[in-house]
Amino acid sequence: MLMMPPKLTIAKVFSEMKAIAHSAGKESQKAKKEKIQKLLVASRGEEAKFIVRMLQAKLRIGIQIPTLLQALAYAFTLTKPGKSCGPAAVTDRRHGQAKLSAAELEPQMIGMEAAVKQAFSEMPNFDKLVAALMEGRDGSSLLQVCSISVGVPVKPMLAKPSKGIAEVGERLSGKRFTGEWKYDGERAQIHVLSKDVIQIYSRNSENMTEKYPDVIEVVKQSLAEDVQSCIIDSELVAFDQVNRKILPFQVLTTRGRKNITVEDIKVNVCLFAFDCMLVNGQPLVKEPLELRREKLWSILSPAEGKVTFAVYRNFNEINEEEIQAFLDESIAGSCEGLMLKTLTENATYEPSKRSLNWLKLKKDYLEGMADSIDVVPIGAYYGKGKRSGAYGAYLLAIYDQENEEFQTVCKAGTGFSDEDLTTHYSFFKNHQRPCAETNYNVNDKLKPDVWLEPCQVWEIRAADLSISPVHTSAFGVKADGKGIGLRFPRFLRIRDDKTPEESTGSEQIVEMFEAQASVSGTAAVDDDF
DNA sequence: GTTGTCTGCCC
DNA sequence: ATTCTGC
DNA sequence: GCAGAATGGGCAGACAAC
Repeated sequence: MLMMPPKLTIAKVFSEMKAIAHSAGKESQKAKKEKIQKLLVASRGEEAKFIVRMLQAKLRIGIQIPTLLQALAYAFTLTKPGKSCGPAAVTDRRHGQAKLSAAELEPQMIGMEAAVKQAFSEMPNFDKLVAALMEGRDGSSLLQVCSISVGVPVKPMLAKPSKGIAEVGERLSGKRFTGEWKYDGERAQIHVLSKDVIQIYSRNSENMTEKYPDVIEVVKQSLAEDVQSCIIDSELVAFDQVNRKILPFQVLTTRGRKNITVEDIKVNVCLFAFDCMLVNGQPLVKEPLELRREKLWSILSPAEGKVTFAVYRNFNEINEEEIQAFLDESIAGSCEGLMLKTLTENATYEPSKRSLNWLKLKKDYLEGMADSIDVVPIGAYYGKGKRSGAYGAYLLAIYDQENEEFQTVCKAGTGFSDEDLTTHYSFFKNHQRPCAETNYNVNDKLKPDVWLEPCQVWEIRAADLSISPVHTSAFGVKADGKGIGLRFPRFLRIRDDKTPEESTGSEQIVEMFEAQASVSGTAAVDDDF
């Protein structure tokens, strides 16, 4: 007789998941499959669904880290951990002797939430946060144990996209502010624990130290004598040391990531520093940018082509022409646009996306400055999650007159309102094809769930164009066996005034590719890819 | 040994 | 990364 | 305005398959 496996417990699922995560090497895929199979067989009711979602890291239950932090804050406000009696011993402040009124608890909960979120931003580590809370730390004392410290990556301060210079004006009017070039590289948070121990963390707090031994070396040499410790915020950008030129992001991504030695580095980088969160043990996050920048300049000296500071210009008041001119300069200088930050007022370093006090101004946000492209949807992919039952993304192509074929440039899955998604789905339901048209030039890897008749033109926007291993537009023109694809594509609108044959041509795609500052002027683009 | 596919991480 | 939407 | 959840191009590296 078949026996039902024992009921799953949280501890069991947790340990199995850890085992799956840590399994590596030959036959590891098989081992993982077997473990997952066992979990699914033992699951009952809805358990299987959530096990699968957990494995996909897409729980979709309306709760992510911010909500979890809020819950922690509320829990430790409403109940207090008991003294040395194990985790179950708590004092509930809603009932009994320790009872507080709702009016008394409310502000405490709000204050605690702010403290917990601040603590997690500065020390994003649940082990440490929960340990501090279990010690009975409250809003005021939590930051004493969970505050910015060298060796623990801080959640980097992020920027809010701005729609145009007018919006920038609204946000910054009446305040002194600065504009900085926004470099197209990899965010790097540099932790100097001592002159001999330097670590680099990514935007998502991954340790990249192993990837950048060259940067470690040059930072060591560029630090001022009296610096024992510091945390620097910066961007690492691929850099041509011979021609003193910034190289495209795509070049940076070809750098190796593991077991890197300085001798065999093929892609050199230049560090563009722009902020400093701690110097010699002293946190600076509560200080205004103007002072932090001053500190930064005092602890780091530039090294030609290796270390420098982000180009900036300070403004005492809004001047749209000057901002526009500075933006144009940044584009000409191979940058993505500008970062705009207050200098004195409201100018502290606010880790994480909790507060988006910085603004980013990129050319592709601006009407008229962006690469706007007319494309034809030729395929569609079934949507997932909240897009189940409709298409979640589309395969987009341009028309190549010479070869009389549709060549793909990108997929698009963003920019659609819910209404757009519905409209497109019902429209294309009646324009499906059983297989690709003979004049569709599509890589196998992009094969859509549904082929579409070429019957509509969409205007889309992109930030950049890149050499693509899968997209077929302008195939072979800029690199052998490769086409051109779009970076950050998004749907803008339907172009009812155009026929599919009038979509953007492949020559225009080539022109747009070549017009990019980080590409133009390169002696032989082909060699770079 | 080479090629193909998937994952995880950049943007 | 970008974008949209419910709260 | 925040939080959440859709979705993009493309690379190195790890495994699997041949």
